[in-house]
Amino acid sequence: MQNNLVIVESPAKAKTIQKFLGTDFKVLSSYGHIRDLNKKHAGIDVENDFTPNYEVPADKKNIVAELKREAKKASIVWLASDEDREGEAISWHLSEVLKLKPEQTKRIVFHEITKSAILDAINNPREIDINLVDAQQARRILDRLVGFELSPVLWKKVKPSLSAGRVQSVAVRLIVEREREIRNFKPEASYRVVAVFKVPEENGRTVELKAELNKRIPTYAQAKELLEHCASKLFTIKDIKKSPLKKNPAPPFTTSTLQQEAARKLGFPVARTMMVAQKLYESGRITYMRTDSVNLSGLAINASKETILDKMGEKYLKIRKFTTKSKGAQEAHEAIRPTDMHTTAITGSAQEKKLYDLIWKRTIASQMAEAQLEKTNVHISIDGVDGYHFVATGEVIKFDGFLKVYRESFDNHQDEEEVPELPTDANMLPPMKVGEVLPFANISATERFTLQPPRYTEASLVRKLEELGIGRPSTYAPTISTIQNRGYVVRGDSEGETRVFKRIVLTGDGLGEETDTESFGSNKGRLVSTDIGTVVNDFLMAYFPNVMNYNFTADIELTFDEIAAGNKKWTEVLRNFYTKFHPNVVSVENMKMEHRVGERILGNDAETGLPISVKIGRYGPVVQMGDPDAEEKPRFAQLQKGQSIETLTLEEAHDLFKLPRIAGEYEDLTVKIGVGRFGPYIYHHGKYVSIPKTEDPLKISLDTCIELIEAKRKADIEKHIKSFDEEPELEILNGRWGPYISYQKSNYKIPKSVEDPKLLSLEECLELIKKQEKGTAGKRKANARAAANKKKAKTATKKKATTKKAAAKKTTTKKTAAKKTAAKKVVAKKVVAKADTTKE
DNA sequence: CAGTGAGCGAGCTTCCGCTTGACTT
Repeated sequence: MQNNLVIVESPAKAKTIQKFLGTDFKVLSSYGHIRDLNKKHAGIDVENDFTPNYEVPADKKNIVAELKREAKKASIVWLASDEDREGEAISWHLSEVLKLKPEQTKRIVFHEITKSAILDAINNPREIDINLVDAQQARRILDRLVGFELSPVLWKKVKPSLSAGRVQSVAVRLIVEREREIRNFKPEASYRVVAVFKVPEENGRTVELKAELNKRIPTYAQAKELLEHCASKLFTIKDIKKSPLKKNPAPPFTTSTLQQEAARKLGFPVARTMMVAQKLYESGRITYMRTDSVNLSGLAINASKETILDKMGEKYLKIRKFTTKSKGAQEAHEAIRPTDMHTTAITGSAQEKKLYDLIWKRTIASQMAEAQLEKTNVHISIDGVDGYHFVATGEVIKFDGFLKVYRESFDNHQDEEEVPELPTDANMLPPMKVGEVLPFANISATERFTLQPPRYTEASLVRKLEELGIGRPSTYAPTISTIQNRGYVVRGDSEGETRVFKRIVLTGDGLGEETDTESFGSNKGRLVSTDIGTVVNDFLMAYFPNVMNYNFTADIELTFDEIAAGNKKWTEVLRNFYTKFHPNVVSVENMKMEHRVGERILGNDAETGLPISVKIGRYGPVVQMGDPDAEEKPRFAQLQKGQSIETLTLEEAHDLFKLPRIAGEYEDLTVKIGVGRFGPYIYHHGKYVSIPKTEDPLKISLDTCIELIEAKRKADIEKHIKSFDEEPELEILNGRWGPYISYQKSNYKIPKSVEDPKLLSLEECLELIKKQEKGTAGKRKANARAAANKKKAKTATKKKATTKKAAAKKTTTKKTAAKKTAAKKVVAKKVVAKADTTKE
């Protein structure tokens, strides 16, 4: 019996393939890349032809060890990673690390996970394509060089811990530039004229017909004049034009289009879409969710065909092949589709069901007939008035086709009124004849403002990045997290402003006028650049325009393609880039700057005459009053929410120094108002109370402060459910997620089975704590690794910081083997808290 | 959760793309 080892990238895939291949083959997964550049600058020997120094990261050691063991036992190792640049490199790294001999190694690829495709692949093995591997090495090393040389420049010139990179910096640029466009946008008003006509029907009733004037009217006076004219005019149907209209279904989902549609239709953030999709993939419901291909396998097309014939009939069927048009697509996988089209609904969580349904519909629709519509345009003239006429439009579905199951959504322009995407009954026009004269019910002219450019949502940013060929399906969601974690971009939470608009209405009784209000400029849930993002972007744009160029990635991809084709040497490509890039970095690093990057001098303070400036401080945007060289030290104040370095005025800056201030006394103790890391607060009797957004900390009265203090006290009492005299450190509290136990600074869940937490005894509480401690014990090892991330420890309370830092440090030195990984902020914080309690 | 920030200074931060876990007080 032959001993075969097959290595794929994903464990879920390994499981499926194992079933096809039987016991002669053992199928294992590499879990993606198994090697990466060393974290230190030694990761690349620039002097020596960019020789990369690869190492197996700590969290891959176990997997590599297992693969080594199995490879030793196997007579043939089949490297079956994906058929793209990264996949080829994974195979190469595997063959290097596992020390595979050429005669025992075979490289295979398949595009769909079916028995026949896999057997076919096994029958057609090839060798590793070293040119493709070199293209990947060039990509990897270039990204490292850019990221690890630019970031330190930012630490030095702007603020520590910032980052720059080929993908993220361009993503930030898109958002910064959009925000500037919005800031410079001046809305222009014009009047939109809509008439409601009365169309008589045969039964004697009348039906209303809405029609819009062919042009907008620029001014109020002109709009009024036109309406006055209309009062005495006749309206005649001049023309009725019917034209057929076809609509085609959208192609099957890729990562990017799935993220967009799930955001629009289900309201999912891109990270959630990916999590739910991963679940569906692992349970075998859908194909791989990180793909840029719109291709469907023959199997999927066949199953779709059967389903359509079975459920809807032959006239709904139309087999289609879609081709990718996105830049830089590598198409190592299929489109995202259900593994079995016959399964129309699944069991699982509500989110899983919804996402599956969306994928199923999109896939089936892609193999369905086009929809046939009829569009009607009615031209209604105003007798005796030239240049103006009314237009009524209607759309009727003649044959629904794919619309029977799926309608693609489109981003509505922000602030725009909802436009129905497709015909509804309201779009049906009543029967009419050319030459018919129509009376009107009313004609109105409504003031409308031009709309500012829309801010990006997570999903629309992904679409833009994909369009520019920047980033990959596996990185869209992480990139969006990164730029938010660095503080370059935030999700907006402002409702926007309101404005008044006018409306003139003509009815049978004559001309009337009214005003109304509308809100505009909301940025809720949309991506907004911060001061830090703006300053970093402007800095990079000024000194590293090449890397910031929207075409940088696309251009460099072309040279990677050249490497893959064997026409260029990867070291040459890197040298070409680096000999220009590196000196640029060095010169910017050594550049003497008169002011801090992004600093704005506002002028001199009216009261003190001291100079005032705004800039990025160590903790974010800050105003400074005074000269650091002067005898008297400068004063600092943090900018408030909604203020920005770019727009802050001298007066606003001056006001910021009015805090902290004493508002008065309450219960014989001073009431102080200040502004901290988390916004404005009231300090009284050793306690802090947040000041809500609706109050201005500069103007808030003592009475309001007292109200807030009392409200906080009441909330604190309600928060407290129970405590025990014997154990003052243990409390039952009411939190955001319901009641929980707080004990020695750690929190513990109360299971849902407990009906009334008030009735819990001390023993029961300790029991619950013990149970949960046990559960976390196993995770400590992983946590210790994250503890190496000391920087986050610093953000802990100042008072506790010193002891905590020491504790965290101890953990790291003890477990030196577990080197720091890119631990997430949340994880790191938690670990620090635990380091105190978990002494081993 | 909280009021910091130009005396010293060591050592830290950081990239993009492959993959999955562990995690919600």
